[in-house]
Amino acid sequence: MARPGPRGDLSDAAIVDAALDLLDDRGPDGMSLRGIATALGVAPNALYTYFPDKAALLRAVVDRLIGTHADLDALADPAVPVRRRIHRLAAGLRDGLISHPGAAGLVLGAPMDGAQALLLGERLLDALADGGLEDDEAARACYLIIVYLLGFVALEAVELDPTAAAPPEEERMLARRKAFDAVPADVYPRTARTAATMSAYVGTGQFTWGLDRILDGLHL
Amino acid sequence: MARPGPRGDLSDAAIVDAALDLLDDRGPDGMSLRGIATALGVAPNALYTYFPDKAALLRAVVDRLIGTHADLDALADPAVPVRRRIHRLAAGLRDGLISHPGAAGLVLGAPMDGAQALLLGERLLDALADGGLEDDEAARACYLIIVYLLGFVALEAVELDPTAAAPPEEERMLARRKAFDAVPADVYPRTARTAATMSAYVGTGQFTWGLDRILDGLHL
DNA sequence: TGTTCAGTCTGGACAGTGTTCAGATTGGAC
DNA sequence: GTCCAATCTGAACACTGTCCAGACTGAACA
Repeated sequence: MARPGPRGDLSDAAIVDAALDLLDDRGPDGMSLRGIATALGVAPNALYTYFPDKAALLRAVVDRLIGTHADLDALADPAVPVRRRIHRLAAGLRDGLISHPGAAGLVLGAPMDGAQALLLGERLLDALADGGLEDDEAARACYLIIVYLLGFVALEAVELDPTAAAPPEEERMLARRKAFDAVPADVYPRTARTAATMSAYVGTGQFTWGLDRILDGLHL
Repeated sequence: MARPGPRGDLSDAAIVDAALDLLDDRGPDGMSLRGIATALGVAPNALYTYFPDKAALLRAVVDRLIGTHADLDALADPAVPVRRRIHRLAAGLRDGLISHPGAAGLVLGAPMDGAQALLLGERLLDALADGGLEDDEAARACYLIIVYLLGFVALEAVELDPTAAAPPEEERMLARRKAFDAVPADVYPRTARTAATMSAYVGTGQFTWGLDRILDGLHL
């Protein structure tokens, strides 16, 4: 359609923008290079000027998500106890990632080595130092928290429709409840008995509880 | 090539076998329906007799992996303290999943609702009850442990070549170390300072340490 | 024994994917 | 004013998951 040659309005950021839009309303499978390209009014292979392959683009998307939804300021606020700061960061990141259901699965598919991810790590280390942890312990604790956070979100997002906004928690728990009521109580008695609790796995309550246990273990 | 009609030697299990083989030496991208089919000497669409779509096949693969590598007997051994039982289960599962580097990413892409996954949950609940936790707390703790375990493995596997066996830990840490030495110390001072610790993120030490913190938080 | 029928598998196709290559076009540097 | 690196296009390649119509089979039933 258009003629070749530089257009000017294309960039890494613009491509990531388009990818995120597409991800939200067509899901991860809909986020194809061709889809992104047409959304930008450009030929598919034009994207290869900015990213060497699709995996690199995905890493950029992930890093964008982390940068957008990690509230580093709240994490650094010295007026707030460290434990609560971490809770805020985690809650914000979880909400943000879950709001892009299709993206949550991607986050654990790319290494945490983007600029935003490194920045998050650095600030989290700051906060953990504020909490009295030595360098080494802080580093290990940092990773522990990240693993829990991303793991929780990923496992939560598996049950979500990637093409639609996440339904409210109650609804999601109800759906899980129905699924658990189908497991045979004679084979899995404990699972059946605690079905109510397990239905709440996908929820703020369980997320907060787990994080609290971890912070307990870290003496924070 | 062959004529249509039942052949007899095809089954859910045989398909999962072939898929796992292909996964191990060609990676997740190489695990295509066509690849699996030709490995089985069968037309690609024959698989649709056993699985409604590829996602279902993947779920079966994941459940197989969990069933294969979760040492439920060790988890139930009453002669061993609960804390150590959980450590054994976790270590075994991690080793097993990491030994299929391409598979680790899949595990967090499917819900933990397969037969083997449910069984693992049930036995883990048993162990947690042995450890003195009430039903509700045990259920929440169970999920916390699973999230940590799968999250850790997934994040660890991201840095592995899916088509090759995982190299020894030292080698992996060395590779990470080199990557961390490249981050600018003026922008990320804490990250640079603790690069040695962070290089060890992908390792048994960090895994065990994190699990210990969690079990501490659970008073186990 | 013959027929029916559900279950199995094939050939062939469809729309779509990531990626590559040669070539057209452009803007800025010398 | 000319060169050159960067940008973008058109067309193609090999491949993917999936679907349909139809060929074949074995066991159940008459």
